[in-house]
Amino acid sequence: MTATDSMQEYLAEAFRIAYYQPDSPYVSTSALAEEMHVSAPAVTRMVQRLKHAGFLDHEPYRGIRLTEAGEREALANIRRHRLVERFLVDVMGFGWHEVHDDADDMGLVVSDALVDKMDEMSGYPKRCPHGEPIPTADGMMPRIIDYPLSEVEVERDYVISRVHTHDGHKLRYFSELHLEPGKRFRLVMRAPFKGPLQLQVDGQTHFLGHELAGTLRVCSEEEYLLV
Amino acid sequence: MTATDSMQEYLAEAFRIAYYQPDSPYVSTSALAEEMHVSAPAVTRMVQRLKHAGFLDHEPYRGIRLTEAGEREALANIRRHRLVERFLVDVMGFGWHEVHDDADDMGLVVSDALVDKMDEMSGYPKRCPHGEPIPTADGMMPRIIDYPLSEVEVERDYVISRVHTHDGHKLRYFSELHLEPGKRFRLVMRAPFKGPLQLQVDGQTHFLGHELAGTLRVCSEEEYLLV
DNA sequence: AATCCAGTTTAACATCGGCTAAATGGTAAG
DNA sequence: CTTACCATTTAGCCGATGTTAAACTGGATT
Repeated sequence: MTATDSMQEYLAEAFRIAYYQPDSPYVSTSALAEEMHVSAPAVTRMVQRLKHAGFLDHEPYRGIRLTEAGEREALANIRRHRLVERFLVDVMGFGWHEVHDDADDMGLVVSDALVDKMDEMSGYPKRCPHGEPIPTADGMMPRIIDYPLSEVEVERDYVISRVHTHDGHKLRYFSELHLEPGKRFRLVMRAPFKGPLQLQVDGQTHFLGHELAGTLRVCSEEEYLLV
Repeated sequence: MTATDSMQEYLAEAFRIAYYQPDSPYVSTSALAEEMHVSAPAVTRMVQRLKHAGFLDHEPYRGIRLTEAGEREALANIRRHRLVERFLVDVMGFGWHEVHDDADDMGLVVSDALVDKMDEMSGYPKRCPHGEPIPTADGMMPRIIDYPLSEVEVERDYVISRVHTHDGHKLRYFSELHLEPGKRFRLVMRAPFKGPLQLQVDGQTHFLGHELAGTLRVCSEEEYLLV
């Protein structure tokens, strides 16, 4: 059974959600509905189709879990998406904060030959411009090590690992502050009770709200180079 | 009213057909069905939708003609398609005979910003890799001057203007013979009764069947540079 | 233990884009 | 002028994907 475009998007999104909640492999249909900007019933029915096609298991009222075939589809789509993003940024010169939508659409249509070429022209990157790991051609997803900026120790140096939002305004803001994946900075202090964080980036001091900081994931320089 | 992807493809195809039959602006629904690889009723109903949306006029049992809005949609799509082709060939290094399908899909999804960038990186080309003119950003379609190779005078030099087929095998063959848009060659002779044509290309002699030759359109060097 | 609520699923419907089969229109040939 | 044929349109169907409204479940609260 071949997955339609829509099916691929559901599968990819389900994988992403599961990837970000490493405690449980089950993904709720409502989480999927939220991410896909779609009604709950639309998800339920698509889940039934995907189950029927063998891409996932579904325990009613509990949640879903991708099968091996489902993961394969998901990873193929995610790989295309992230390599397209990389290409748009590295080769075509777009800002890393403005390429998500184009990459979303193109990830569904580009052929294998095209993706391979983009991979090559981008220098076989390991991460997408947002810092997310790029699945390998044979369907392996690197596990990366990082922590929410809102939870790590103060008075230490870190590297931005991932920027976990698709909000163009937030991305642009991070971009202006040079808070991009791979960037080294110092977490100077964090005010208590979900207060603001103080950062030192390129000799500049910046303050971030607790929530915004939560969308940044950071790690040590060594951990960053592991991907 | 915004045109769906399918609507855009119908409009673009209708424009292309009309462009290649300069005598009449009317396009038959069956011609459209043939080009789109779709049943006749599918065309009729889509034509009704497009008429209702104001993209074309339809005289039942006669044919269709694009309105100004319809031409705008068509030209926007054709521009995207051809610039993507140009980009895939010039920037990414694909063969001009192997990019049609990817370009077809991508032409429906790439944003204006992306197309503009491709335009720039390709050096603002005037023609697509098959020699077809690229509509300008403000929706003007250059008229080009050329003639079917099967109809021009023998013992004269010409330049390949357009290669009018999407058949990958034929394109590859032309590619091997270096019969690509812009290529200079000499038409040595043409056998009567739809017989073969003899060409001199890069010092090599080639023979083409009448029908195959009809898919090549040629012109003088000066005419080629007019686009 | 009974109840209630949030989350999930089912039901019913809409639109799009494809199909085949049947009806219809226009034209060419007898 | 009628007939026959081909092109076109109409009618009715299907599957994919979305919607809202209503029914149902399971776990938390009283």
